[in-house]
Amino acid sequence: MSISVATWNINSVRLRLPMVQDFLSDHQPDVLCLQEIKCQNDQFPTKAFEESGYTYQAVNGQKSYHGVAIVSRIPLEDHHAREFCQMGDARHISGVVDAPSGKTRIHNFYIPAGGDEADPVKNPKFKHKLDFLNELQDWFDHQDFDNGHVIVGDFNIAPHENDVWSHKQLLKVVSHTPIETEFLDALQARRNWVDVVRKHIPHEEKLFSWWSYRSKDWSASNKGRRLDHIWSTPDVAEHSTETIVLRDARGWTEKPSDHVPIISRFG
DNA sequence: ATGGCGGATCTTATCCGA
Repeated sequence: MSISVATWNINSVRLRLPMVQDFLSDHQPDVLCLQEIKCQNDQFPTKAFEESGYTYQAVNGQKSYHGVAIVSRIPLEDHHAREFCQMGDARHISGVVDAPSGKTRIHNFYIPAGGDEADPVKNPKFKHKLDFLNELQDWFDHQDFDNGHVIVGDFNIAPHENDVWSHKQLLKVVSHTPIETEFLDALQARRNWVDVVRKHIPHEEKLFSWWSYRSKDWSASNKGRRLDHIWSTPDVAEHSTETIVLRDARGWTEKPSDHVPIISRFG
């Protein structure tokens, strides 16, 4: 009995509901973690997901911005949303599923983007991003994250050279600055988080999950970044059998999300 | 040129994302 977990920054779940339903119907992930749902809890399309068979839901929304949700067709228990940086932002939701490795908590994150300038003194948004990462590190240090956890979401950091279209040209661009990429690597290393995307798609291969809306032809220019991630604790990663990044989704319909879904299978 | 766009809401303007 295997399970599959998907993550997708949908950039408005209400606007792109039909696209998400098609995705669920075509790919049948057991669990789908959505970021940037951009709606309040009572505006979330609960019924539509129920009708698609995703009857287990955990939603942490807010007005206009951010917001995360998990919809699942397998039981999802013990929901919990953690607040970071006392900002009142909806950037995390988690729930527990039965996985081949046993009871496993799936965490869905939307890490702050960080604004334009990579300077925490001049740019409060970049400071917020670093504060968020620090708080995340403290949490990982003080809680039992040794086994039984999966973390997914839009981390807004493309950590390695082949996670961006040009390492050199992006070194000063927020999402790929050394302060961010080194922080993410350190965060990953001190808890032995396994990147179950790169476990199956080698670091030597360029891999992106986001392409800017501003590019005239996203596919031809292919100036993407790998901002979306799936990590797990080592016990869960032992069961990781496959991960796919649905690049084609960037071209689905006239109005796609600027991010594409990633699906990982365990067991 | 990746920021020549696209989302929600305070809607014909503004804030935000990356």
